[in-house]
Amino acid sequence: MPRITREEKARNRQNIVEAAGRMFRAQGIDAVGIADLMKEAGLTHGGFYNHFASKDDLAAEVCNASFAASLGVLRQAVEEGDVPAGPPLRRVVEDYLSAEHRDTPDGGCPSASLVIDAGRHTEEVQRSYAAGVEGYLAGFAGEFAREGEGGEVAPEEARERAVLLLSRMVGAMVLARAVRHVEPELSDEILRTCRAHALD
Amino acid sequence: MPRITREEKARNRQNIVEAAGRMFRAQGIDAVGIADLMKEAGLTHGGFYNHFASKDDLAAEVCNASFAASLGVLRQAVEEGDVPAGPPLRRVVEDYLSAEHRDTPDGGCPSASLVIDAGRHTEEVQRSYAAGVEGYLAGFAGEFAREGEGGEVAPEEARERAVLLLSRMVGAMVLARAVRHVEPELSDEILRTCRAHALD
DNA sequence: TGTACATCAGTGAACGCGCGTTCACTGATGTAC
DNA sequence: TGTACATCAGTGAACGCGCGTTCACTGATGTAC
Repeated sequence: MPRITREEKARNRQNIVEAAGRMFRAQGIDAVGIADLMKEAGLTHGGFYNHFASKDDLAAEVCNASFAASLGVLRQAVEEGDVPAGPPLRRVVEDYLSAEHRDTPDGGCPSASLVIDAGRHTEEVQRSYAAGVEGYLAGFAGEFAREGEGGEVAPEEARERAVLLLSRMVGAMVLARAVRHVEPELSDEILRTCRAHALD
Repeated sequence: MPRITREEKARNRQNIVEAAGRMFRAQGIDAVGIADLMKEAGLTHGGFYNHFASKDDLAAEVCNASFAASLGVLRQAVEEGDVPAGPPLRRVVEDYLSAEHRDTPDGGCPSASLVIDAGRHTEEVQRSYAAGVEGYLAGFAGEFAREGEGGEVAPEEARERAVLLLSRMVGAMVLARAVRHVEPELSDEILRTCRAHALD
């Protein structure tokens, strides 16, 4: 059957990155084997090294791609404001700290799902992760600055608020996920309480 | 050489739990092998199953023990107030969100270091973790209630503040640790900003 | 445009390694009398 | 208190398994003429 068109190769590569994006976020980088990954992408494991130098190489790329996709979704939610009403950051918080986001980490924010994995992998992976976090912070800070258009929100304060918001949301999400199966009420309480006060 | 005194056996078991407590928090449960663990405890790997039914069995016990130790340290800091000045929860925040705590996860809060590991292991491990989180929340809530002795802090509000405080501290700590090696300034910024505003 | 050949993406078996767990063995401890 | 024997904690080799990675092979694609 092989060899394959150049376009097909590109499509296969894309499939691998997307499958890994979902699986790494849902199960953690180490819990997902190359074979599982390739199967999910519709291929066999041997071909992996035609696309990536190593699993960590893929992990770094996946980290970038997941953050990019996640930031895109965020930006879209902010601009189009489809889901709940209110100012943009209010909607972001509602989306982020929802039961749905908690229960589907595979499509969610990599800041939360990869926060421990990143630190335990290559420096390349850590750099991708840190860049993604910076991206989130910049997005939030911009929005805080825009909200205080009267002029009283200085850039430094917008940045501070962004750091606080991301820390709060990530903390609430990882805790809510950790206790979800054994203490669902506690999990809901964490989300509910932080949803109500994340922007204080 | 074997067999050994009953007291010696108990001491060995204790050593295993303590070694695992440090190593699991520093490197993650999956990254630590039984052999490493036993070596750190001064034993050889074969004897592990004289003490524990499985690695997950140990992990659950370690989770309990680490939370208990960590809560003890916390309580002591609150009561004796040795380190920085100010009201007890202020001191807790300063200790928790310090660079030292970030850089030595092996002796630190398991809420942060095991938050992802817990969800990926046995239900028994998850229950230990959730119980530990409840312990932290109860401790914080009690302190909030005590601080507002004028009477205006209702129990529900103390509980809410406890949930917010733990979420914030855990979020800040996991993020600070994740970016520490590649973006030390960002890591410090996260700690500094959250230290200043965790009790808002 | 057609032909001849080199390239290389995908396949699936295989390699080496480290893991959690099991096991036969040892000999000092614990216990029964 | 002393003796005889059963127990069992620790040892280190071994097992089975799954992982990341490598490899020889295939045959359609890409390319040179």
